[in-house]
Amino acid sequence: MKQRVAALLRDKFNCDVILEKPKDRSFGHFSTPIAFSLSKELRKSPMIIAEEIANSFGDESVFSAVESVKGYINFRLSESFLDEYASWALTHGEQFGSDDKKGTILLEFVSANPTGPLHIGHARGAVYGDTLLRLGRHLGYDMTAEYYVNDAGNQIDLLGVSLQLEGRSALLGEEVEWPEKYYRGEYLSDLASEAVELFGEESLRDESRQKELALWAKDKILALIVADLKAINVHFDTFVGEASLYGEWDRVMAKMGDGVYQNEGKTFIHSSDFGDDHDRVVVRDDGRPTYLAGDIIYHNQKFERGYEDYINIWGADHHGYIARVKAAVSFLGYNPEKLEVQLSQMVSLLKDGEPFKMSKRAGTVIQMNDVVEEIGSDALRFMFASKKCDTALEFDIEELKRTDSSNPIYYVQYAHARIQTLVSKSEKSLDEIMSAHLHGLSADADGLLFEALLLPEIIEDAFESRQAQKLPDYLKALAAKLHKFYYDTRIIGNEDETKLLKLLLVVALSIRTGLSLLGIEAKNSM
RNA sequence: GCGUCCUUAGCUCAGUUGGAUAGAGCAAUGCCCUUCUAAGGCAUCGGUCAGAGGUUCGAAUCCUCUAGGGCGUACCA
Repeated sequence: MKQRVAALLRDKFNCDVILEKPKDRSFGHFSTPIAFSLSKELRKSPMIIAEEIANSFGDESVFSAVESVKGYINFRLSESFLDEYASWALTHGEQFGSDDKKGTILLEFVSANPTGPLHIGHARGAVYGDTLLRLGRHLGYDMTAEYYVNDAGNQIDLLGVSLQLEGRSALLGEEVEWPEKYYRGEYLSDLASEAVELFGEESLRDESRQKELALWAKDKILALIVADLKAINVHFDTFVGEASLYGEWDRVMAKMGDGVYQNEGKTFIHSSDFGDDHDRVVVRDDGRPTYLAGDIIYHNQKFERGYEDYINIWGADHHGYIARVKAAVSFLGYNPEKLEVQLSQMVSLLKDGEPFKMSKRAGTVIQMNDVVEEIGSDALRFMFASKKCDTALEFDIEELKRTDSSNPIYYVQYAHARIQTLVSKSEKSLDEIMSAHLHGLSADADGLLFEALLLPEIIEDAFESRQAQKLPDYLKALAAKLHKFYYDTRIIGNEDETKLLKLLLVVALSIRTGLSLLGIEAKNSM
């Protein structure tokens, strides 16, 4: 809709015209401050320029009015244009707002270590990534969702040790000495008892079997993670394991050429060329690769698969990694600008107003699946999707658990349910409703219709700017308009019943489509 | 120290291609159900957009500095 208006104005003025939302809808549907920027060039007052421009519009069928007010030019869309657009939207159903963008994008997100179930902090990246995925696909991009599994390195060794100790301590009642770092949690005792069944008690005492146990456990834990994600409607297309990559190392290192060098028996990467504080070790003097080495091979493998763009969603604690990985990508002969890293800031928790620290050792980790069980996937997704992800997020655990009306997901769902109820209560047939023409609407009805028709712009903007929170924001605003309209206007029995129902069907469509892009199913009754 | 992200109402947050009077929800106070689901609506209260400069017709938004906070600054992942 906006694109169409913008295109029309571009043809008329031969330049791009900024269209924005008027402060007050009574001014019109769109407005532009173009007269202000032209005033310097033309040496005339903005008011006069705006006046002249407004008067230059004749009988375009798209606009019913073009007016200048205090230097702004306000456009009012014609009823026939809006009606036509509404009908078009309704016949396209949930494809409303879809597009046929081209391009392949590899989106990597979550990638939590397979050493324990997901905790509440992981939910933010998972929800954000999955929302981007749904938005991008709706717009036509060919997107692949990928999970990078860190199934190598110290943490896997640590997992093996932790599993044995947990088993001996909790299951066999032995006194054990805990090392400085270890994992802990209910999932470990569950795994330990399963290990005893499968491998026997002795497997918990045999240090030579730690590795074997760890690898077995990491697969079990990954399955737990996948199940946790499934519970919030997040699905991955591909999983790439770190351990499986190291066979490529020699070839990848050769590919980087001068980007890597040897010093004191270690291999370094020239990451300082890309703004890193100093060059980083990628292979230790004993020949073991560092974590960065795995990431380098992984990104080489990503680029060899030939996507057009790459998006990584990382936690903010990885931001120092951006320069290093981009350096590697460049040394590998690829364009580092193709790799876009979105950071999701930390989530910190409050309990009773006091900062609450999750600690694996103290067993105070708040698991994501516990929260999902309590408040449901929809509320969790909506709440995380509503926050832009470049601000550190703080929330109270008790508040998160509240399921009353203070939770905005119910507000949006209720709006959709109200419309469904009206449609099912009305005697009017769907055909009658669809063939109604939207004209002579009140200002409120017009405002509601226009808001509902904005969905495509919101989707595009939310994805291209990577600001997924714009979608839930929009849905809240649309729901608010609907609730007010519902309160003010009796629909059933109204002389304009079919018209109003058609309008409401557009609203319901936008809510339903928007929610599904958030991985939430709209409810027809509450 | 350096790098980086941030600071908007009592709380949690929206608001960036610079635009008209800075917005929601929660909390607080008061109204509105014999009328399509009150999981709703209306009203009141609440702001030096961290502070100071700058850029210009115009700044929460862009630039500089200052203060405060998160994260990073490992041969851990």
